[in-house]
Amino acid sequence: MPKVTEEHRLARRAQIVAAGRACVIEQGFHKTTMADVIRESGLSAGAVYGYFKSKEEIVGAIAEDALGTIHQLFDKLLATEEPLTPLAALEATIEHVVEIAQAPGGDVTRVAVQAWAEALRNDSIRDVARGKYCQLRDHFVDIARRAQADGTVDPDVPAEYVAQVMFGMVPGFVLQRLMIGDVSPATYRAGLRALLRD
Amino acid sequence: MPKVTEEHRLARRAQIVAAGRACVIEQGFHKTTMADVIRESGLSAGAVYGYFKSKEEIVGAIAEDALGTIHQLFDKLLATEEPLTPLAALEATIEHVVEIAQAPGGDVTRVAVQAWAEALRNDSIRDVARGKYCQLRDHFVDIARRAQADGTVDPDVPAEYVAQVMFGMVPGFVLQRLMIGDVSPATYRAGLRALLRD
Amino acid sequence: MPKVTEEHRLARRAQIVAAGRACVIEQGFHKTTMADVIRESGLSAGAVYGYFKSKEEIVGAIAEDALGTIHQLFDKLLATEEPLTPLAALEATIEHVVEIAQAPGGDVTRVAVQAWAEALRNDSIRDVARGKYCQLRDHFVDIARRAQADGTVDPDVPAEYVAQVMFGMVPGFVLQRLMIGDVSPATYRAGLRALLRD
Amino acid sequence: MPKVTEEHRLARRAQIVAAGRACVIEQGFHKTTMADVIRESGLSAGAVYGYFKSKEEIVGAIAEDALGTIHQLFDKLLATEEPLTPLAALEATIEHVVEIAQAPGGDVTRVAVQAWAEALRNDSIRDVARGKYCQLRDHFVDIARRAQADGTVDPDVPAEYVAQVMFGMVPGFVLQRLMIGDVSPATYRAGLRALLRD
DNA sequence: AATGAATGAGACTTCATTCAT
DNA sequence: TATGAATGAAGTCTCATTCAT
Repeated sequence: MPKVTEEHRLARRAQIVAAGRACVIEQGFHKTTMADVIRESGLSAGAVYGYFKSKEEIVGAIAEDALGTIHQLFDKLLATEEPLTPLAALEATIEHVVEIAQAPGGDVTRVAVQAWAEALRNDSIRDVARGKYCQLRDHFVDIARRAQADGTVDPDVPAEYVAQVMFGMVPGFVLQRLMIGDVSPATYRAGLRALLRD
Repeated sequence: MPKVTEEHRLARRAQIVAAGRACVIEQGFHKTTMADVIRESGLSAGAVYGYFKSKEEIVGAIAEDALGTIHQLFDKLLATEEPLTPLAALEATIEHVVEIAQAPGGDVTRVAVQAWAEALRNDSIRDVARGKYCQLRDHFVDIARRAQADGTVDPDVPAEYVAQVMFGMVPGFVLQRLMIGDVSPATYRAGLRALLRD
Repeated sequence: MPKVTEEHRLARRAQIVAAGRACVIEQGFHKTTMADVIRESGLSAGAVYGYFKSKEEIVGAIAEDALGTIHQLFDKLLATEEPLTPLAALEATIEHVVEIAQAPGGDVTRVAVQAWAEALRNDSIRDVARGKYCQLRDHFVDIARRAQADGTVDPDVPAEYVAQVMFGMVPGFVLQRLMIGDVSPATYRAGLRALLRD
Repeated sequence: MPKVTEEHRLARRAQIVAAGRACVIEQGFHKTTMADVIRESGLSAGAVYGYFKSKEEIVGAIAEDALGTIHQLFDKLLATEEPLTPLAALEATIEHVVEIAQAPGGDVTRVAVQAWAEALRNDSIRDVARGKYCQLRDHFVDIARRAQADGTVDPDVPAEYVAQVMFGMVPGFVLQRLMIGDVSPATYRAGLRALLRD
């Protein structure tokens, strides 16, 4: 019964990643010990090492899992009937960030910030982050193009550059939310509407 | 070597911080060992511990030093004759980020990203980051107010919210520059000009 | 090696304490390093720290173990058919001291002397010593009371004071035995018989 | 002027020993660092090392100084017109112990207890302690002899053995006073009078 | 003679990983 | 397959002592 076993295997891995995520949210990647993950997961050391080869692999899985929550956003961006303006897309993105931050299982945006730091010295995490974030930027490129077609945005500027700036607004929201705590989708929406063309 | 001046003391601390910064840029805060810092600083273990009482204190000093490079930006923001528009202020900020990133001593923006992660589990670093970043945001508040007075920005939106969004664009630039590498002041300027009112 | 019994756990702790005792007998508490204890115990550093969470805890266990050898004396004091006189009790005590001092595992009286010094700056060791020694003194109180009933000892003197003096003879024997080396149960018995009433 | 210089030298040494004693009373020999002694003495590191070759030498001087306070007792033991009985000699000794313990400069009996422990692994301290203590015992031998001459004490017992027991009562008083705290010259006198012949 | 910053060996402890059961 | 005790390299920090000034 390979299917059941494979499912079981994935369930166990998810269990370990969830345990690790809880630890990382509290203590970051480096202060989280394997003993922490093992305790939190309810498994034994040997069992955990049966599913992951090393701490680095678990760290990678936690980071990938956290960065992967972006995917859920793509559907929303595409689900609207009328094409999204850059402003609307950013509002949706900010709202999505807060939603996943408040989802059960802990605030994954904290894991994302840890992953940013880790990406600077861990190629595999950097590649994952790069991949996920470029996908999001690509969606913003599409939106920028449509805005250029509509005349809202200067068509002479490469849409990629517009997408860079759009994407570039999200980490700043995450950071202010976690470190300062005085931003919300509402304040950001107001600020965006004041600053951005439409 | 008795009777060492306060100046000498500060120079030694700076020497240690610079050594630590070099290590953190390569390996992050946690993979940087005291042995690394000691070796890089050219001092002995005892000497280093004569200037800082723990690794945590050194980490704090490195983070504070890196986050403190923002201060140099304030002069630039205030040095212009005619009031800065939000767009011009952001362009100046992005340019400043790249300048300090390329300054000798290593790319401090890498340290800043480490500090973001650390701020989530280290109150003293979070307080420093919060303080520095709120100062920058306050400058942006002034700029937003002037733009509202000029009629460029909707005067009914709290200037603080506008400043949040302005400030919020900077981390995203830093992150894309370090993790993806395809952004520059030029691309960002183009994107900003396409997106922002003026 | 999972599923280790509580018995095994206690045996390991005893093994570590025995190793530590051997070191302390040679070098005292402070000159004994964890590396010494680890080497002597035949375990690894990690294993030792699995059973004790710090050197201080091991020191405490060694001290408590050494001071606990008094307990064996109580049975002897109570095992005699006819009530013990103060003189006989002291003779038995002195003899017991020499017996345990010569027991395999090393001279615990050396550990006791270390514990006296440590008790002056370590509350937990002081409490242990106080507890054990007060128990012995309480036995001496009983013996003093019987002697008062017999008419050997002035019944108007609080038995506690008599017990203080009785107990107070033991450390001096231990000290002379270790530091000067010219005392023995025989010389002490002769001295006691010459000085004490009976 | 060698005399003044020598006096100065001795004064400085005494100053360092007094500083060290204060530290040892609080923390014991091993937890007392040279930095502690240096700070407490008000001198510089170099100066302290100008008067003592090593920490071990300072420790030795502190121990010798503390054990030397016994000497003051000898005069008292010899100053009485009528020969002292063993009982009276012990009472005087106990009283002396409390007096020196309460003298300004800190409780030297605490230093003595530290010295006992140190004597077990430091030959030079053991020799000092042995010397001082044997001197006291010798005085007790004289007293025992006189008591034997008076008929108070069995003349067939070697006076040395009687002195061992007499001397042996003192450490126990010191220890109970420091560790338990419920003994005093008064309680001990009562206990001694109840137990000892006269 | 005095100063006190500097030295660096060595102390205590942690923790990712393994492997006998 | 699962367990968790054991491993030991490596990390942080201390402190007796020296020596340039």
